Amino acid sequence: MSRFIDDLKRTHRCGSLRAADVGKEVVLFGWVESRRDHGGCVFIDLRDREGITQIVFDPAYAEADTWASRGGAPAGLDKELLAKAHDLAEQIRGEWVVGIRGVVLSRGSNVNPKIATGEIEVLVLEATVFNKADTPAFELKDDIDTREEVRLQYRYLDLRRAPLQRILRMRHEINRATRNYLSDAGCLELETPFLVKYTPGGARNFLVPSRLSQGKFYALAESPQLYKQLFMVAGFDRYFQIVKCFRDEDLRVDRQPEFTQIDVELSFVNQDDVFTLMEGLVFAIYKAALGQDLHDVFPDGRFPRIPFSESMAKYGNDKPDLRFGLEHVDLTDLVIELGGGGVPFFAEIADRYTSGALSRAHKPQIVKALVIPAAANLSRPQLEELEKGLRDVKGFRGLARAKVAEDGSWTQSPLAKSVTPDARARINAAVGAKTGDVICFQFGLADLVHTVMAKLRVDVAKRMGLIPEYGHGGKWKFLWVTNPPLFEPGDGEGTWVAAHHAFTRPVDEHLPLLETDPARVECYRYDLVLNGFEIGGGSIRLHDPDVQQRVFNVLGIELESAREKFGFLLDALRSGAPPHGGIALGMDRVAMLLSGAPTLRDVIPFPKTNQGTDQMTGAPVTVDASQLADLAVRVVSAP
RNA sequence: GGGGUGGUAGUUAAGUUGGUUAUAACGCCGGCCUGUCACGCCGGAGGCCGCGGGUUCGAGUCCCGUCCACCCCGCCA
Repeated sequence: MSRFIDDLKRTHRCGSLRAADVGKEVVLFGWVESRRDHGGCVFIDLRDREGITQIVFDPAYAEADTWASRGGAPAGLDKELLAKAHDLAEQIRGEWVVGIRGVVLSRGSNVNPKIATGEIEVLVLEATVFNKADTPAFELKDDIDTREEVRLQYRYLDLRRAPLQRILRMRHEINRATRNYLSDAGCLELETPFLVKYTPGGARNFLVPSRLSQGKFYALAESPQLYKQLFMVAGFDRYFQIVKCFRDEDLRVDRQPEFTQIDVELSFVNQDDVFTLMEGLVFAIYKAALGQDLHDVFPDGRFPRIPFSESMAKYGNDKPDLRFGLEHVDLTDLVIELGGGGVPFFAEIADRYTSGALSRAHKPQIVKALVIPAAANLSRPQLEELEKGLRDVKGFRGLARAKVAEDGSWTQSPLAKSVTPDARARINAAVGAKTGDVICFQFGLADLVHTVMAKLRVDVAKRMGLIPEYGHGGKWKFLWVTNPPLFEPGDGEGTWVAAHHAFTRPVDEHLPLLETDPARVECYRYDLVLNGFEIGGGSIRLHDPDVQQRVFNVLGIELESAREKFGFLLDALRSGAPPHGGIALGMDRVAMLLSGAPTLRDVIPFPKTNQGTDQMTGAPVTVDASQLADLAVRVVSAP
């Protein structure tokens, strides 16, 4: 072994040799991808992170005659070493780590077009086994069908596979492009603590018991939010960090308990300034990670922007997938005007508004429709299948449908009998329904209607083949969703809580509404959305103490606790805080979407399962009583 | 916290109305093979059917519980 490591040294990686290298003596190190033994000569595909090279062990090449057609035997030929190498080749098995010295030979017309090095092979003159390997728990092929449970248990094997190697390499490129771009943009990469003070509200924190202050706890930072604002107060002007964040919430296909953000904060900026900087960053990332110029998709270098309210109205959520249409139509006003149009369910809602029980300004209950075009050609069982998919939305009670006949009448519908012809015609016109279309209705509490219809929209698109089950499908639909409400109703009547956090700056024109109609106060907050995923979000912060006070007045009882929780920030903001704002990109999600990976787990080297466990190490684990005693912590329920 | 899907050889799957010895492919082991590249041919080993109860003459199959993984809702500023 030492001869290979100390003397020979690796000359090439397994993906680099080409026809031009024929005749060179090379040294390759790698893992045995596969072995094909023909008794006499043995072929091995040798793999490293750069690719695969076929190496050949052939005893015939011990004889000078065999070299005649290759221009004579090479200087490095030693019959004994070659024979030894062939003996080794008989023993070598998959995933063994080997080193070889050999000569690059042309494969003539016998090329393998599937690999980049397919024009050549390396005839082995000398070989060594660095290490044997247990038979892997699963076959390390590119298109794997092994259960994820098993792959996660042997993550170091799974990571040997080319698809995952490609993704982690792409992450590296994203990181590098980010550092270059943001550094060039004048941002300083500054670090913030992970062990921070626990603050209630927002995401649940992981807690870390303190040994030195027994009975007290740190929290793991859910984001560097407060600290990056303090950097602005301190005059660093522009900051970024590629930083781990920790949130103890339930997991999803696009959520992990620890994840990475590209975190940015800027002084003396407005919303547009943040957008411009980030658009440039995303363009740079695409160039670096995919080699793609996003100007092909967004020629002016900008992403479209829509207000939060419009996003909710048209798509039912704040992260719409714009790769397809299927927009929602809000029928609430029409239904009110029609007095329900003969449909009892609609009439109930209309009455509540006409009687003044519900406020037309705020619309707590709504009626929405979505048209499945006739072209979708969905059968009745397929439509029922779609409805079934909505059942996991809590509170979902059913989806009213109506198939539009040639004369505009409705069939296959519980509403067909009761709806008045006039109302039917008005609704058909409002939703733009044509013959054969299926109109889906949802009505009731606004949140539920939005959730159901948002899911329906995506389900229909997948069913129609407008978007793939996962992956980008070659489309990159970015947009900014801007200016959501600053407050949302609290538990008590007439109380308000901050929709995001209490330090977001209200939209200037809405400042007078703070005292009169808080529900309608929008704020300078924004999300960056790609193909239906929120990949980033941020806000312009509230740095003006007077407005800050008025916001706290609306929040009422939250004021005291805000002082207790964020007193240091409030003090800081009064100490000479520049106007500032920022954003954080979910870098794992960006990597997932760019790579087309089906889950976040595929773009994180060592991810957790849905239960937050590590299948490989078994974490989290119980600990000794003595360790708990050091921390003054006691486990109450049996583990 | 709620809903859904799944767990059978190392891996992926099949397994009928409950019925003799639980199948297959790939992988693995042995033998043969000098141009394979999904090498080929011959032979072989390999099973707590997730775990624990129950029903039954008899359970991979039916019932109850439980664990694990995945997907969704709540939650995630």
